[in-house]
Order: sequence, then C-alpha cells, then structure tokens
Amino acid sequence: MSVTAKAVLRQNLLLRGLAETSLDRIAGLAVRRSFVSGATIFRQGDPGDALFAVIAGQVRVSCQDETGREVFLNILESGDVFGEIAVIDGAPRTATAVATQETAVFLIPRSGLLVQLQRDPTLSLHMLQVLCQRLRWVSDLVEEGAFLDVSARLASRLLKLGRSHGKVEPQGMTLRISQGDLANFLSASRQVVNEHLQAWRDKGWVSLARGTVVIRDAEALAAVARRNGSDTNAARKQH
Amino acid sequence: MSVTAKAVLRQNLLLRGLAETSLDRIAGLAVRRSFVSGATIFRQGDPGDALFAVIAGQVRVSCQDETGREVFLNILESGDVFGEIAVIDGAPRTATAVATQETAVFLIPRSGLLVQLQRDPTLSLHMLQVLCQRLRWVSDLVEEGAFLDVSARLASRLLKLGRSHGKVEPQGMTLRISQGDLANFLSASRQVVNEHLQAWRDKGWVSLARGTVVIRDAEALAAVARRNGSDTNAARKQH
DNA sequence: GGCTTTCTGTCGCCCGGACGACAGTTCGCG
DNA sequence: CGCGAACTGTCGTCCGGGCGACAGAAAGCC
Repeated sequence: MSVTAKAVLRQNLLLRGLAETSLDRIAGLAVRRSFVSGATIFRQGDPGDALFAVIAGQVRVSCQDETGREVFLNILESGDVFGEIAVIDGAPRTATAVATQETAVFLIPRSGLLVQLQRDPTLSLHMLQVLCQRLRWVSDLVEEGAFLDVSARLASRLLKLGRSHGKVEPQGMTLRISQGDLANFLSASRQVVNEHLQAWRDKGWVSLARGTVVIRDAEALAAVARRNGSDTNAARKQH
Repeated sequence: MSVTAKAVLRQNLLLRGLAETSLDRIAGLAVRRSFVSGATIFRQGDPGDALFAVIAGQVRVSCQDETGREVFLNILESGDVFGEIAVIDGAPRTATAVATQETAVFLIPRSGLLVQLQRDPTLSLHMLQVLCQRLRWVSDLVEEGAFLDVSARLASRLLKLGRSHGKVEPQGMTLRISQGDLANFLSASRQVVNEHLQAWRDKGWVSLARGTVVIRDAEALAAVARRNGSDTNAARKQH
C-alpha cells in the first residue's frame, strides 16, 4: 500500500488517532479498487459485505424507487467512509453508491473488519462516532424535509455542501453540481430549484454557471434556511 | 435492582446475550427513573449525558420547530433503548423524548457507559447494531418521505407500528394512537389522514374508534404502501 | 466541424394536500 | 354529574410545487 493512501486513511474520522499497529492490521485487510466515472460501486439491495473509504474522486450515495426517481443522500470525497450500515448488521445495502468521477477506494471485507472491531475497542468507538455522525445527518434530512419548504431546504443544503465540498475562491464558495442533481438532493423539481437560484442570483447572493453554484453571501442563505414556510409568506407580502 | 428490571434489560438488542458479569456492571451504573404521563424526559438541544432504556410505559421521540409543529420519529416501549446518539458523541440531543404513559426507565450515565464500551467489545458491537437499526429506520423515513404520497406513507407506517406496538386481537392488529398523532408521524395533516382512514374503513381494511386503529387487512395496506404517487393516478383512472 | 447530449431558463396547467372553521362525540376529571 | 378538553368527521379555499413542453447554450464525441 502506498504511503499516500495510508495518509488518506489516517485523516478520516474512523481511523484518525488509531494506534499504528491497529492501523496496519486494517490496512492489511484493505484492497484498492478503481472505478471509472459513472460506475456503480454497489446498489440498494446488494449484500453488504464490505466497508469502503474514498482515496480519491467522488462518490454519490442515493436511493431510487422503481420508476427511476432518485434522491441523493450524500456526496463523499477523499477521506470519507461509506457502506458502514450494511457492513455492520450484515443486511442488504440501503442505498446505491455511484462514482461520479474517476475514483479510487479501499474496500475492507466484512469478515476481517468484524474481527478487528472485536479486538480493538478504540476502533469500535470510532465506528460508533461515524455511525452517530451519519445518524445526525440523516435525522437532519428528515427534519428539514418535514419543516422546511423548497427554498429553505435549498439554502440549507447549499451551505452544507459548501462546507463539506466547496472550493474557496475569491468570488466565494464554489460548488460543482448541476441544478438537476441539487433538486434530487432536496427531493424537489429541477424547475423550482432553478427559480429560487435565479432569484438569489438577482440579489447577488449566488452566481451561477453551467454545473456550478457559487455562494457569495452565506449569511443571506442562512437566513433563508432558518425561515420556514410561514415566514415565506411574510416575505412575499412585504415585496 | 429488581429481578424483573434486569429481565427487561436482558431482552433488548443492546444487552441481549451479554456476559453476566458485563450485564451486572452496567446494571451497577444504571439508575431507575419514573415519569408521569406527559412528562418530558429530555428535549432537543439538551446536553446528552445519559442513555435510557424503557422498563415499562411508553416514550415518544419527536422533533419540533419553533412554531410548535411536531414530527414523531419513533414510539418506544418496554425493552427499547433510546438517547444513544447524543450519549456517544457527546453533542446535544437531536430530538425530544416524552413519556405518554406512566413510564419507568433506566438511566445509564454517559461517563460510565463510555468506560464500559471501551472495556467490553461485545457491548460495543451490540451498540453498533443498535445504531444501525436506528439508521435504517431513519433512512426509511427519508426514502418514504421522498417517494410516497400521504396514503402510501400512512399505510406503510400503520403496518410498521402494528408490527412493533400492535396488540393481536381476534378482529386484527390493534393500534392505540390518535389520528392527529398519526398525522404527525407522517408529517401530514390530520384531516387527510382521517380521509384515507375512512376510505379504508369503508373497504373493510381497518376499523376505527376513538384513539385506536385496527388493521384488518394487512395485505391490502401493504399494496397501498408499495404503490407510489404515479400509480395513484392509474388507480383513479380505472375507477 | 457537425451532431448528440446535457444543462439552464421559462411557461402554463393542475392537483395533492395544508389550513381554518365547525359540529358532534367521548373521555377524564373535579 | 356536569364541564371542559381532546378526538373524529366534514367542507371549502388556496397555494406550493410537480410535471410536461420547449428553446437556447455549452460540452463532449465521433
């Protein structure tokens, strides 16, 4: 295993701060895999026999229904771990993971991982942290879905995506995502997303280009994210 | 600690199958608490300094926004564990827990629990299972919220509640919940829930009474739960 | 350099479902 | 036993936002 790959593993929440021997043992289990852009890493319903960690590239996790509608749950990049749920309880995968760029990952087989979890309490504790983090993320999705209208959800999600995947540039936080994908993230329609985005562009809060959104006024977006459906009416009345 | 209390603890997913010594050590940490019907056990934002296990009674877990709107996330009864997220990562509670009956719980303080998790790998592994179970439950909420319309969500949730909290009776599976609470569970309005419930009553799929729903044809409900928004139209066209 | 694909920007229509308002019931409680 | 609170059953109104339909623009791809 290359030195840089080990460095990537070391920086994530799961493995950060683990004893060197423990890290080596996990590294010994891991297999490197590459995926071309668009390749499916696993799909909903597959047996969950491995844990993954992204070395380089990007992976999107989503759910689909039979009709092909899709909801994105998360975007993962270098250092992120995914596929933990199924690996721990051994049940089928709850979501589908697709590489959206040329992507390299580590694959850690379930059997070896379970043994290691049993042996290394620190690893278990880290894994618990990872699951908690996921749980908070998903609970947040539920809460926002229940309480916020599309504009608030959009603002909130833009800020979160910006924080985790944005590139800081002089004009602001740059996000590489199409409006259609953004809509899938919110379970909203592309059209409505576009409408809000444009309103915000006119106010100077964001700038838009094909496949990118640049956040120029995070404060303003945060205010929209905080305001729920009822306040939206108030805003319209005022205008 | 009473024998019956220990029996309750032993049957849940977290502690089931643990070594006797390990179980005793946790029992040594635990404190028994009682709550009257309507009492708040903890609320969203509180520091998460304990794990809870229900001995008897019922606890409802929900999120609230500032305007008082509420979404139920779960209903817990004897043997269920709750409050795990905040206890593990030490961050504020993500939801509010309220006793809906006279309720007794065990409270296990964070500090002691963490030590025990570090010492007993089997306990950690069990805790991982518990978190996975929660994660699947919450992911399911997201997926259903995104893909299913109110009738399908209602059918799906009724079946799930029936499975976990229903009483089997000659007429069918009896569920003790008001239509308003059911609506909060789906993030839907009480009125629409009532409308669907009544349509189903007329078809003989459920029977209704003040504060209770009896599932008489689980198959029929399952079919509704499977059918998403688009098929609803098809059904209407046919009629 | 053309051709296809994939985005963005816009309309208009229409429907699911939220919300307010009441009337009638049934509990629980003083 | 009587009163108030909580629940169910129904209407009508109104609107957020889904969906189909295009047109133009930018980006791969042969």
